[in-house]
Amino acid sequence: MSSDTRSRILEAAWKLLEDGAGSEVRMSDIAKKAGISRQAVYLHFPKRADLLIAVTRYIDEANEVDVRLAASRGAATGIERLDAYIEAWGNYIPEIYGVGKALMAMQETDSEARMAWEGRMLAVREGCEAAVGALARDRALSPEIGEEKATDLLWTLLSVRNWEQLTLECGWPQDDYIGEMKRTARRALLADT
Amino acid sequence: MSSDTRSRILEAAWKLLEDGAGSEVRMSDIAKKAGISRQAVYLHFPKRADLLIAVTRYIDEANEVDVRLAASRGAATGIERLDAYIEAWGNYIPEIYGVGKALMAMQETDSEARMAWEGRMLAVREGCEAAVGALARDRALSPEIGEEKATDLLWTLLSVRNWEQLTLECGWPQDDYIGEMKRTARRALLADT
DNA sequence: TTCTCAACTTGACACCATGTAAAGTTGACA
DNA sequence: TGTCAACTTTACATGGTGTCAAGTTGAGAA
Repeated sequence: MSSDTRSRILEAAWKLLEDGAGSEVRMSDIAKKAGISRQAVYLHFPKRADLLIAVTRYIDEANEVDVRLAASRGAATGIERLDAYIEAWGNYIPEIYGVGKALMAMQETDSEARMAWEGRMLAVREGCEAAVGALARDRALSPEIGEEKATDLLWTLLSVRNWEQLTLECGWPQDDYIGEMKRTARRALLADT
Repeated sequence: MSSDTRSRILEAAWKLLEDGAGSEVRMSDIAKKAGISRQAVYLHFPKRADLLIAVTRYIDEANEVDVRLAASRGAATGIERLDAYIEAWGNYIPEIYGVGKALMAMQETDSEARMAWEGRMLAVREGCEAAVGALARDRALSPEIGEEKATDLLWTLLSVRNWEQLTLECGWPQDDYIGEMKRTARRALLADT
């Protein structure tokens, strides 16, 4: 159970999920890439879902997610906070997209995978909630929409699927995506000035 | 090959997909529900994807999709057209959601399924394009956003996944969904008045 | 030096859904 | 009476996940 092998598996899975986002990544592919037998992978990760979940955590650590998101918490105004959050999360999506897609694909069959992914998405929702809360404190939130609905809407707008559609399917450059999400979120959530 | 049996299969698949949207619907489930053997299903639909695609068409016919969407084409102003389209498509999503989900789940593995679903979604995009075009003709479109980007954005906003998240996950009633989509689309696309 | 144990390998197999194949049944119609 | 199309039954290939059990190997302890 060398932790060296463990991280080789995680690295291998990460890379395969990253560039082969379209094709299915099998346990045997990961084993081959890591240079070990398929069974050895199961010694470290009993189920495929366990491995995928571990990969998300591994990526989180490599990217210092908490540091990234801390920036938005330090914003002065609600609008700045909204922008900072969209930038932080929106630029993080490409990092976890590969694993995310694999994990989303397992959601119907594997309840562990579903709960893990839902948990992560719930954390994103909390970020949205905080940004909306900051807007509300500034009295910048549109009176037409409650905080709860505003949170749901922002959360949906910033979903991984939407990122996928706009960048990968529609071909928007990442910068356009970020800019347009900021603009749309402001338009959708802020009161007329 | 009685067309009676064929429609029994389609009906069975439809119902199972409709209420058992969460659980997997297998060929054997459909056969059992239709009261025939699993093999008989394959006599009518060689692949699972074929059956699912046929179900979408079957639902389309039962709901007279073309009639529904015709309403939006008759709208006087661009804004009315936008509203009408959101209402027509947004209220149709719940009808095809079950099959859609099953078809989406097959996208990675089955290229036929992917093309079929992509084709349908492209038709939705065309509807968005037409609505955006009508706004542009009225000079109502925000100058900050081009027609192409506006179309992409509206299309993404009205995705089945977004409907799923807002209604099923967030618990919004269907009417709230429609209302909020109209409001958000206006805010995101229209010039300030 | 030898023993032992953990980490890994090898090979086999159960499971489950899709899809293929082939032989048998049945009822309507010529 | 005979034929044919629609359907049934049974069996089996495929492909990936996950389990099981018996070997191998190398490093550290006795």
